[in-house]
Amino acid sequence: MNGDWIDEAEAFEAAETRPLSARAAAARPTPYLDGLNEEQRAAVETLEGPVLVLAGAGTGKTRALTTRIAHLIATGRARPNEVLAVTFTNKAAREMRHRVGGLVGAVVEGMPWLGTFHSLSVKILRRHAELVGLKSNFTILDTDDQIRLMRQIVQAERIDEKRWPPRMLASLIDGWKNRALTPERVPSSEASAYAHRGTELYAAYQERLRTLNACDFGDLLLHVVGIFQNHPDVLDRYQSWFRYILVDEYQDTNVAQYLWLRLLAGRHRNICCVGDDDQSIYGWRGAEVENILRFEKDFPGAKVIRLERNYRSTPHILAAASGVIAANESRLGKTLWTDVAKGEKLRLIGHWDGEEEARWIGEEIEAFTRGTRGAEPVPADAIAILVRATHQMRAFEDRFLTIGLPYRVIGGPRFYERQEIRDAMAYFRVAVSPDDGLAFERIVNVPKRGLGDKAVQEINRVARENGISLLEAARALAAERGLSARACGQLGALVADFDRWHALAREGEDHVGLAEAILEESGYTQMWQAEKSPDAAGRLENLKELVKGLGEFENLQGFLEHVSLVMDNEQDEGARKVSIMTLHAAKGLEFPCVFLPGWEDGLFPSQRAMDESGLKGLEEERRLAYVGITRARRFCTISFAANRRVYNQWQSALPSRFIDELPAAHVEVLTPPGLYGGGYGAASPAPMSTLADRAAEADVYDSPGWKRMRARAESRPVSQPREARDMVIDATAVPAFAAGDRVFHQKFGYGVVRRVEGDKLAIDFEKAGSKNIVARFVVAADDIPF
DNA sequence: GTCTGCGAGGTTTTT
DNA sequence: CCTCGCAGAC
Repeated sequence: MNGDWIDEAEAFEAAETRPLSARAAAARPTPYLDGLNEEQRAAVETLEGPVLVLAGAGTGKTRALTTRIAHLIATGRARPNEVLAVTFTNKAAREMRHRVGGLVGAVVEGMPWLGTFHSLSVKILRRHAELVGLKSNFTILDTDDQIRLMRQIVQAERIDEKRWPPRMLASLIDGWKNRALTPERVPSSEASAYAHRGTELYAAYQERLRTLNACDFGDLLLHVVGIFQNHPDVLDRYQSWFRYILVDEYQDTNVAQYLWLRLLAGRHRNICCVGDDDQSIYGWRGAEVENILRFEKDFPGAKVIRLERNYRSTPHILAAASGVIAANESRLGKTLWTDVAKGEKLRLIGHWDGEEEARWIGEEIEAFTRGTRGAEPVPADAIAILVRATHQMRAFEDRFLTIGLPYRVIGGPRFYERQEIRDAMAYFRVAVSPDDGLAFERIVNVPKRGLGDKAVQEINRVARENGISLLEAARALAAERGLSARACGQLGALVADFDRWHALAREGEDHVGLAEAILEESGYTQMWQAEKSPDAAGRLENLKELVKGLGEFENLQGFLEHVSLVMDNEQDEGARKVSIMTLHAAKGLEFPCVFLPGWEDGLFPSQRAMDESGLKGLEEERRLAYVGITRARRFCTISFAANRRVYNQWQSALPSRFIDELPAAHVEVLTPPGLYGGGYGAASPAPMSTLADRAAEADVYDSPGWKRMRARAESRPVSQPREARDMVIDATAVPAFAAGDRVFHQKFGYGVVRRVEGDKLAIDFEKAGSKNIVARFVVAADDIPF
């Protein structure tokens, strides 16, 4: 998306008046339809009118979608540039383009309207920017810029930053934008109850954006919706142009996106939305599951097609996932099925603490890759560990580093969100558009030039009072000696540098060379070279990477847009490594072998989700569980730990309530290692190191106390999974403890059982206070094995 | 204007 | 425990 919109706009004008000659050439062979099942075929061939495709996990959704596009083009119902295909992520857009290309050949080169909501919005907005008071070369702000801008406003309004953190206000505004609420439209109840003068600040923020000629991510959509609503002539042209609209991951759309789609589909009404209400996991970011639940109301006469045949997972895995998701109330309901062989049950295991969980999973992974588990070796890149929260990753990284297991963390800070990249980008931004005040402010004192808060405030004041850009204000201040001599000298030099770089950029100087020169001459590279911290080298490496990436673009301008909207960090895809990522990041992916650690109440489901959103939050967490399980093709292992170090304090937790929802018939409960001695031999072949460890501890496991405890544990196994609908507590699950029993816990010491609930005990510890503990993690006080 | 010490807070994050 | 942001000290 490097400034080519003008050409496309012209093509748009020209093409519109041409007859649809391609349409005459219908009735070509349709080899791409071969191999689709009946429902997929319906999803592909039901072309006219609104269609909702409810596609469960692993049911060939992307295939149906891409084939549908191919079909539209091949049958001549639409030219490639008359099809609007929308995704959420760049990755999904790329993949779709790639796969459609594979089906219909090079024609997709001419599919300019396949992209993310945001990138398509930019394309539209650049053409009509003046209608919302922007110039077509507006810049796009990311979250960081947004917050900094908000901070400026908060300061200008003399609002207490402690009570109204800019961060919070920015996310409040984000939320309003997600719901397509402009400042005037925010319900007064929210505006005042939530944030002191909320809408007022929102309006001020929008005003600032306009003067900066900038948009935040939310604006991209909202401005387009606004243009469509206020300029029927513009809307009319787009409506007529897009004969067919396709939307991926419809369950993740927010109100703004919904309006965007509904407006565009208003004429032809050929809109096909694909999604899965059970996989809606972005509610906290403004996604409205209701959009998919209401589809038939919004688009009367809609056809609903269900894809329920799963091509990914074994029956045990599907049944377990279905059992969990069945506990949700607000869902459209699907029944996934498959006819592949049964495969292995899910495995469930409880651990003493998070470290042991990581150790055990590490050993399991080695067993899988070596082929001692399952029939043949599973390559490391076929294995994934999916966690609820990023902080869970550390235990695995630590462990894998010590045993030398290659892994990669997916997600984490994006390339362009890193400090050094953002700084470099800010330099480029000012060089290209000297008016970019936010960028200028970011780097005016990076590296340190002795231009601190005071200087920056002064520049801002001059800029505001004279209605000029920050760079011009800086120029004036330096010339008029409006600051200390030292500051004036530095500022003058910086302004002169930018003048020079700007001139070079305009002259079309080789932009890669220019970028290098900017980083060099500004002293930015030098700054990191001088820095001794361990990550400085990595940062320099990233800068090199950035400059290298520039080479693929025609000019800096094009690159800047790419980075702000599209760039993501794809890394060594080829390498054989275990993946560690969040459940959110795993959506849309699949792995032969999946580990789901940390299934403890409070962590997963997350306490915060439940506190903030109640039942709705819990249901979203449950969908997350569903997403997690359905990533697995053949092996899925769920685990929990009784104790976890959180901020270096020991906390105990109960197994996740989702574990109780796993249908018992599809789950194999493993005996945890370490606890009862010998558990290992039964559960999995232990690597040498572990056997050695065990041997060293052998005498402990031989004590009478352990033997007694072990015998009791076997009659009352780990947190018994039950049938989801079986609400009665299984008699065998009743623990051997009673209220009043004196018990011992390895971490918390002695205590007295206060209450017994199934296999969970409420215990008052002498030192550690009261805790909820699973019965098998404590021993009767007289059974202590030493 | 930059450095140090103290207190608060510490989910998920497509664009 | 570790990181960030701020207030006060240089």
